Amino acid sequence: MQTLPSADMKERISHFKKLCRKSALRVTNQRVEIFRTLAESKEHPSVEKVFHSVRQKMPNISLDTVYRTLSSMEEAGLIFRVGLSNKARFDADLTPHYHFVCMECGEVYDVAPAMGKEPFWTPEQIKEFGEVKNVNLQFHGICNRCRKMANDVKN
Amino acid sequence: MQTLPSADMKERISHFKKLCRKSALRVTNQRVEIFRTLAESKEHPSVEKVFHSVRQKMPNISLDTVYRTLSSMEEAGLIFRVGLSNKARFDADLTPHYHFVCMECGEVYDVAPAMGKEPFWTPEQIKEFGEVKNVNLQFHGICNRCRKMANDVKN
DNA sequence: ACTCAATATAGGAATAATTCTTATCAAGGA
DNA sequence: TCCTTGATAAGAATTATTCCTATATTGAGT
Repeated sequence: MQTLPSADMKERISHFKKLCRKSALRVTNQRVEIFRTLAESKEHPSVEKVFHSVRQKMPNISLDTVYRTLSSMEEAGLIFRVGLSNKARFDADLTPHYHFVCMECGEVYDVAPAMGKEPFWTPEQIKEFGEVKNVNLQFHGICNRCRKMANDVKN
Repeated sequence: MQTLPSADMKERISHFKKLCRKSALRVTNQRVEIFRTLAESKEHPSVEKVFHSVRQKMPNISLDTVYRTLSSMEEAGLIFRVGLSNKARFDADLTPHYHFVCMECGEVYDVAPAMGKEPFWTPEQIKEFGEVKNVNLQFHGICNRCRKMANDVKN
């Protein structure tokens, strides 16, 4: 799994710990490592990928813990769940942005919001349904790589 | 499963058949019934719900066929897949609208687009990633019913 | 720092969701 | 009508996710 420079990683981790306490989530090594893995990755890893990454450092962590942790972190708004149904992927980048999701291979690409435009706007009507915790805007389609492969097969 | 008035259902079915042919999908009874079930429902049914509904009319249809059909119809852009990862729900309404999805119970509510104001802006950059087939804008949160239940438990 | 109640975890079993396999069947073009 | 090819049923297999329970940890209170 590729990693980003760890320049501000300490900062992010300590911020993460603060948010955990705020959400009454205990700060466990497992949670910190799972978050670190996610925060260091730029490829929106799946549960399985996170599990294998974290195992490098914590060989005894269980898959269940990864599932539980990712879910509780999502509920607390510390990370986002993206990707297709049945191919959950996670993102620790909370700054407003979108995702392009390939319907073929499930790959998730970050899409920056257009300059100067609000990335999205929440209609008033929403409040009638409940309390919005996050907004998930995904563009679904076929990524260039898959389209190319489909063409290669045809020709 | 609740149903909508079947006033224009014939129209929708025949349109559906046309689109199938356009997408090189054979017009089978199974596909028509699955689409009809979806089009008649206003509650974004799950795979399982669609399966049980269609079984009323076609007792021998297999679950696999429902899965396959919903997926191929989605790929062809005839229906949308909405809801949370691992709780796929489907929608045959292709007119522009959004969804409020409850993170607790998985319920999906239709959100009408606000007059005059697009809730999101499609970035130019998107084309670099691939061909966009549909846009999925979901507001995730806790619905009133679940929030109420959580409160009742607390008090 | 020490104690303790409440949470969280590991490990594995259980369940649920989804896809695959294969023999048959049916759609639609020739 | 015939025939090719895609679609289906049935159930097995696979994959994803959650549950169970005994043990271990966190963090609040002291």
